[in-house]
Amino acid sequence: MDDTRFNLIAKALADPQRFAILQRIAQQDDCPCMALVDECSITQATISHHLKELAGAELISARREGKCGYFTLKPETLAAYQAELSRRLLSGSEAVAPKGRSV
Amino acid sequence: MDDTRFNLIAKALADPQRFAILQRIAQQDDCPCMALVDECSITQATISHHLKELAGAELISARREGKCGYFTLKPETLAAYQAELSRRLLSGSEAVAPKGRSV
DNA sequence: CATACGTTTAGACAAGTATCTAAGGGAGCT
DNA sequence: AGCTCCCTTAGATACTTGTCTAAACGTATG
Repeated sequence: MDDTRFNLIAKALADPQRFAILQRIAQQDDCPCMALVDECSITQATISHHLKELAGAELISARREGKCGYFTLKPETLAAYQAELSRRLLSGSEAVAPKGRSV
Repeated sequence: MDDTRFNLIAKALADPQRFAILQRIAQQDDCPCMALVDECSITQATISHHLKELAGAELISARREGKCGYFTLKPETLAAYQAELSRRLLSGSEAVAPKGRSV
């Protein structure tokens, strides 16, 4: 995973409101946008902005059906990020386990 | 892990320069401050600032010997962060594995 | 003691971004 | 077609924060 993508994901995870949205989506596949608007204390516009960043980091996928939008966590992106974190920090001076070469 | 601490760690990991410093420290226990100054293209003051944030997030521990400072990664904090990430996002609607109760 | 060296702190500045309001689009309903 | 509903985009604003310079601090050493 290249630095740019790695940092994009890290930043996406680093805002509390945005993470709360992500956490809510993680609880329910195909989570409707309306649910997020109802449960978060920020405006629809801001939520839309955060959703765009989460989608940009590929932490979620978006689906549109009629007027409504639905969002689903992409667990493989999260797993890739965690693997990369370990690869970069926990491989230390000891030889790195080369099984995760670039998820 | 409470939200504040979780977010503190996430933010500490989200800046490229700061992460580069952390990654350098991860490669060498007791990494001297001077090494960071030499290898990074930012001023000593900024490095000191980043080190303070990393230490604040308990991602590193600091040691002082004479004039020089030495820093070491705290892998347990990283592991706790990763466990919390999984707990919050990957436990989904399925019953959460309750073995990691609050690392 | 004075000086030099490594580091930290203070203060300032600029860039990024989270947020809001207001306006724009698209999809369904009447 | 017109209206309403859900969502996105545009533009503005305020706050956060990464960065620098300059000054201060602590520790050795001449």
